[in-house]
Amino acid sequence: MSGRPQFDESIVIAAAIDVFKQRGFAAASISDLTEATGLSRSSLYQRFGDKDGLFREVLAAYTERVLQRMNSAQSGTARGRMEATLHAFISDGSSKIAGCLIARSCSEIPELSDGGTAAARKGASIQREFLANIVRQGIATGELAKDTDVDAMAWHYLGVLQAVSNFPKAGAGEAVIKRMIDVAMLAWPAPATN
Amino acid sequence: MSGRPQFDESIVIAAAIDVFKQRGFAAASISDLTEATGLSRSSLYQRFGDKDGLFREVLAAYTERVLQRMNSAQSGTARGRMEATLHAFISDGSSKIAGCLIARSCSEIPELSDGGTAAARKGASIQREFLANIVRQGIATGELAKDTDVDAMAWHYLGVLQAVSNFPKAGAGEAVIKRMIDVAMLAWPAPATN
DNA sequence: TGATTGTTGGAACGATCGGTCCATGATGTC
DNA sequence: GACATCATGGACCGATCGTTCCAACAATCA
Repeated sequence: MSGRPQFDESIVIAAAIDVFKQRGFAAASISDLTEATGLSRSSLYQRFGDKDGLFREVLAAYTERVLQRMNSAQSGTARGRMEATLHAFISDGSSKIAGCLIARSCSEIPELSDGGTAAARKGASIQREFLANIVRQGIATGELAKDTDVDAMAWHYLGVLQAVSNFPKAGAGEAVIKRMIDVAMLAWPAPATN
Repeated sequence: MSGRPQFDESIVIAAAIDVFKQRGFAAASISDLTEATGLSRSSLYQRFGDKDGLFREVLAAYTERVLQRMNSAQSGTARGRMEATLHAFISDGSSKIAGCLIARSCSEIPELSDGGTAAARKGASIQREFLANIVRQGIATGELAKDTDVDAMAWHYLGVLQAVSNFPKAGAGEAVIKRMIDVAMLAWPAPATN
């Protein structure tokens, strides 16, 4: 109630991420969002314009955050990096809400505005490009054959990444998800006998 | 408007499948459903109880339908069957709505009722069991090693299957999806030199 | 201190939500 | 042909949706 904003924007975004992750865009109500973020309706609309604007900012922030998490596993062989990246999406098992907001948003695309659709596609595209770069590194270091299909490889591991995120909701435990990653890594030629 | 129902139930279900596939459970309104199915509100509530009841029946019918589609590729090697099963989920490119309703529902689980959640999980479980059976066949015929991790393999290919269904929404063309399947099949040891 | 600035809480808007209800009217049975 | 049956169309319900608006208020600057 004063001349300057009374909220920490990054905390607001973080809270909104959780709401959208759990409820999706369509089902997340303004009340849910004000309650979770602590913002009043006025402040929310003042700052973000409307629900769609908030969603777009949330999605962009989430994408950035996810990219940082993926970047945290940068050392080692390309194969090791890919494996570590996938492991980074195993849900903590703790109170965290399962699922990847980008994946969820992509499946919700028919419901989204043009801006929301673009943000979702961009998020998926950034994830995919990150995975593609790991594959390219593998080719550069000789871990992978030069004619490796980078795009197809990236799409495949994006699918696995989304599966890692979402399967806990379908009832998969952490153990079987780790073994699933092992299976997925079979599609990456073994490093040994080259 | 007379003593007996005036609608073809399978057509109603088919229309409702499309609505839920496109909008998801939460965002699909009763108006959407009556409009798409041709049923009046009264008939819809009379026959299915409520929106949740309709959703559960739709999900069950969809699961059955998907299982039939998967069953259509039964001959050949286990590896060939797996490959054909994945190909069966490539969207027609035609007017059909992309995405697998089961996958979509699983990502929406936090929003669903207990019954809806159970139906979604059951659908995913049936798909997974189908894939697991292909893997088991592969083990039985000697295509796969006896210590192959059946569960992990099934989860992996379920992830790929969902990716095949959903990635068109994220902007993937049919060609790259086919190549993605090729990559995924690298996780299935080549049949040749055994 | 007085005027200005700009955020804030909360009331209120029309629209739409899922769900209920009843009068209507065609059908099948006697 | 009179009756009972039952799906049907459409009006209607309270609740909630996204959004707008305004009075109240603290902070800043003169």
